[in-house]
Amino acid sequence: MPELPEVEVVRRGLARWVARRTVAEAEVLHPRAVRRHLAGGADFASRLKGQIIGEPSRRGKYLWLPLEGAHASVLAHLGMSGQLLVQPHDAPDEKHLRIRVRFADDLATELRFVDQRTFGGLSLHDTDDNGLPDVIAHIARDPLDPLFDDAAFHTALRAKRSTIKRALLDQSLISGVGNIYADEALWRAKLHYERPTGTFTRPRTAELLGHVRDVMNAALSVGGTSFDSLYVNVNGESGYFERSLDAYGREGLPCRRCGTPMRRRPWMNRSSYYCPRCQRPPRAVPA
DNA sequence: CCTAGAACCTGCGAGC
DNA sequence: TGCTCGCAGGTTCTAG
Repeated sequence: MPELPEVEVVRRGLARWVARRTVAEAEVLHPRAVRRHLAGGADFASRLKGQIIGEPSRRGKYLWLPLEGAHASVLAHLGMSGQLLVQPHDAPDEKHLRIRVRFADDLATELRFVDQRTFGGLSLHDTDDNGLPDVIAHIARDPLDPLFDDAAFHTALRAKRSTIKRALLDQSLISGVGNIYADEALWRAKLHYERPTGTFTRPRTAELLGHVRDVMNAALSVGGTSFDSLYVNVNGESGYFERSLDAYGREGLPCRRCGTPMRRRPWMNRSSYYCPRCQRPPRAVPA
């Protein structure tokens, strides 16, 4: 469940079902799922054994489980298709089960990392004084973080020689935004995805950030966006924000604001959805 | 240094 | 029915 609201839904589930439990055993079933753990799957499993899980944290699309008293954390990224599920011991293994974590208690549930496309994974890393895993130091704060610096974002945005959607997806500028919420926020702000970042005024940036936050909070309040069973919370349940999407996936459907048929354009090996009337392309950029 | 584009994977649905 | 193609919510590497 790739973008910020979906990852936050997972974080909350882990806080409820996994925090404060002691790891009995970890089992790595696919090496690609721990490829960011450079010491390998056996090292990952042995270092996790016996550790007590702390309160889960998140920045953007990354989430991590601190190991109590260890200055280290289990870092998780779901990639395109990763799931963290809390399942009963006796539930049959999922087809794409990659990592299993058993606990030393009698709750009869285990944590499973399931990932069809294996772009995601788990890894163990040292944490800095703020509890942040060292390998994500380059990831910017996300727009729901109280310490996100709007003014600094505006300055960095203006300094870019790029276009607005690329900038929104740049996790070192602002984290947590992916293809869905970028299109949704741009639609709300009536901005074309190829508007040059250099054209943004301070009020324009503020307005866009407001829409990014609004759409993420709205998605969060209904459990995130799920088109299918790939995007679920730790209990395997889907969110309901799909029905509230105004842009993403609406090619040919009337714009909810002006009725003009929405368009889809190939963009960066994926798609951008927009209203050709509400979101006018910048000059010299073909519609 | 920066930016744009391709690569990394598996599975699904559409079209032939 | 079965094949091929295009597409999928992300990150990272390479080429320019």
